Amino acid sequence: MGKSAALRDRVLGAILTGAAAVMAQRGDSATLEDIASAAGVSRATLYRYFPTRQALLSAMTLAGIDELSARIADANLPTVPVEDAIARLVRVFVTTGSKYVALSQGSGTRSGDHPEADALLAEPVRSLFRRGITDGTLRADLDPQLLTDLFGGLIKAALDLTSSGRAGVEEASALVVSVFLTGTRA
Amino acid sequence: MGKSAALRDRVLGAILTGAAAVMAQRGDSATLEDIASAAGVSRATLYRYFPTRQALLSAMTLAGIDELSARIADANLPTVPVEDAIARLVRVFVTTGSKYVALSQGSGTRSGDHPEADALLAEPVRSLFRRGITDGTLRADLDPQLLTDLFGGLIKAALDLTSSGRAGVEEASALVVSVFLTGTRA
Amino acid sequence: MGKSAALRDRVLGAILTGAAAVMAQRGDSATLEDIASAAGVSRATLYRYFPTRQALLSAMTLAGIDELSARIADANLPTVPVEDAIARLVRVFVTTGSKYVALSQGSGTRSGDHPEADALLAEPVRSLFRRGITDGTLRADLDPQLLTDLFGGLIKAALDLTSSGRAGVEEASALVVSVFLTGTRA
Amino acid sequence: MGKSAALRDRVLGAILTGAAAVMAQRGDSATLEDIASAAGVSRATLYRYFPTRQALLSAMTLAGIDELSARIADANLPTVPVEDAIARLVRVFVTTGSKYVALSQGSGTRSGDHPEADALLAEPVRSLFRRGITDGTLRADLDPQLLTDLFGGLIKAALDLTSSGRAGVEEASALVVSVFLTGTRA
DNA sequence: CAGTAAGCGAGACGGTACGTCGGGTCTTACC
DNA sequence: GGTAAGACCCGACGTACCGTCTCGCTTACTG
Repeated sequence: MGKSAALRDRVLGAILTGAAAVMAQRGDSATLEDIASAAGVSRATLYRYFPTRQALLSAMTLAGIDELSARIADANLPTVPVEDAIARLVRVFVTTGSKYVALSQGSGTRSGDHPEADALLAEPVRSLFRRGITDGTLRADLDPQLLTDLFGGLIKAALDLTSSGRAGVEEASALVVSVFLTGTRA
Repeated sequence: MGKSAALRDRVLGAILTGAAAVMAQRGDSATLEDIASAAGVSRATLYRYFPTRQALLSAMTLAGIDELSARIADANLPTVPVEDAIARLVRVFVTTGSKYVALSQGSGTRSGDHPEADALLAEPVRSLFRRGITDGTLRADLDPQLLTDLFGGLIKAALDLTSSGRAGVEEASALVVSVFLTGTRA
Repeated sequence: MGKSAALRDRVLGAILTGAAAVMAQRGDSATLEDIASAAGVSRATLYRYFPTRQALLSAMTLAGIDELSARIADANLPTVPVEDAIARLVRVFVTTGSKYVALSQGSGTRSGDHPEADALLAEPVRSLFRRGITDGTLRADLDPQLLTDLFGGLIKAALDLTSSGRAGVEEASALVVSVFLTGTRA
Repeated sequence: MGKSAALRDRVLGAILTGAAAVMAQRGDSATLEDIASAAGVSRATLYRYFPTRQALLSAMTLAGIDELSARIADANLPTVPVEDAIARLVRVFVTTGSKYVALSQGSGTRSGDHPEADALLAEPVRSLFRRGITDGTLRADLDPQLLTDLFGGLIKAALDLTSSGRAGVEEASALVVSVFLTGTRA
């Protein structure tokens, strides 16, 4: 069964990769046939892996969430000062997120679809902000949750900047870090 | 022909209003049949006003842009100090924008679709930021254009907050104003 | 609404006619797409008239039954001597039935599908046989119902003969009439 | 290899038997999966024996033809008077044929599919009829070939009668024999 | 005031994508 | 070796929506 599982994983990876590529280019109007052929499989096989177009989109989003979550874990945020941690965080999001721009702005992002997104992505950010407030690095008059939402807006803006070419990853990241930190520093 | 034109305008308004309502609730999955009946007209009439679903969406966006633009003009931004002007601007966007949340996040927002949006919405903001930099109110190390993009991200985040009920209009506005102003003040 | 109904009838007729033609040629393997294009309509329209392939086949059968029934009524069987009536009947079946060979042998003829077939097609035959037995034209030792079934077998055989070209309509009819009459005459 | 061949034959028999059973019950809509599991084998094995659904159906028909042919040979038709031979023939067909009703009426009976059917089944009948005509038992004005076709129609009708329960094997056979003989006797 | 033209509702139609299912081909593991 | 398990491709079926069209009707403008 090892071979079987390996094949399954390989095909699944191809599907997710191809789907991401096609969605990034054609947006929501991409046909399942397009996605299937981009992944090198047939439409029927697509349905064997995902019962629904929405399920496929959801899986793509989930994959993105997982990757982002992994990169965040790699960043060892709790071990560095809050300001540096925020800077790292911004870079992680802007760098990794560019592969998933379509998702962040896409129609798949219906509220409540991915409860794990909060635990995996928002919680580290919130937690970091809480630490910053506690240790006096950040302003105490702002709710960590709302701050996280605002932070998300800035990240999306930075992704727009980079994906549209109006700014490079480094420039966009620095901009966000500078404005956000200055705006929220105690 | 006066009556005729009046009828046309009335029907058109009903369509745009109904479409906005239905899109806000059901998102992109709303059927043209849904939109038509919400507007109190038949599907055929819809097509008499807009040749395409995309055209209708586009018109909705355009109406939103016009309304926002009008409110911005009402705010007389050039006549008040930069900080007050920014506060007014945020309130205008958050208040008026809630009717068009679907559009700001929706799939209709394909890049390059609405060139007038830049002139009508972004330019006043950019111009305000330029004035702030010139008169020493805002930091001089930030490009007005990029600042405008960042500002947009914060506005969208605030709209998310209000539309999801996590914060009221006033709270969200105040939050954005506080963080943005602190973050960009000279 | 007169126009509408007329159009509907015209399209429906085209569908049934085209379907009969295609089924006669390609048999059960005919695609709905084939049938649709043969009828000069789209596949979607087919589904607007018949919810299911089986429903279309059923309607074809019903149309055949109705036509046959009408021809039988035209033959005024009760007004002619039994022997002549049987001859007419055979000619009606063999002549008209050739348009519906596919149905008589086809997979659509699942038992119990068309209860009206008995009343419209078998009953006249049975009734004719009853009259023949009563007036002494036909043997009295045979059950009219079973005789009808046997008669049906002969008719199908004659249809096979004509459709395969092994015999003409006239020859096949005469053969059936001769054998059946001789075999059942008192 | 003796063992192997024995296994092959056993599996093949199971397939044909199971297929016959399932086809008799579900008709043409039976799935290959159904047939395979009814035969106690996997779908893949089915394909190892028959490259195509049609091939399987064809093999079933052929098996029926062979069995019928054997029973006809057992009947020693040439050794008995024509009338008795016809009676035996009818009984053979009606008795044995009940196992293959599905085939005789099924969609697998496409013209020209089984050339051996003519030699194995129709020829003995034709030959018998020729003898009858020659020795003055049967009418001389009927073509043996056409007579055979008609005979086939009567046999199918009898099979319908027995399979539907409207008549027993004996009753149906007697009916066919009586009508056919009376109808064709010199 | 009567005739007419423009706009609307109703709804059929073609087209296309989606999700389902069965047929036919292949590989891998088991015995 | 042959079999079971099962993935895969292909193509048909049935459903739903979009965009186009034609018809009848109402209504408001016109001679």
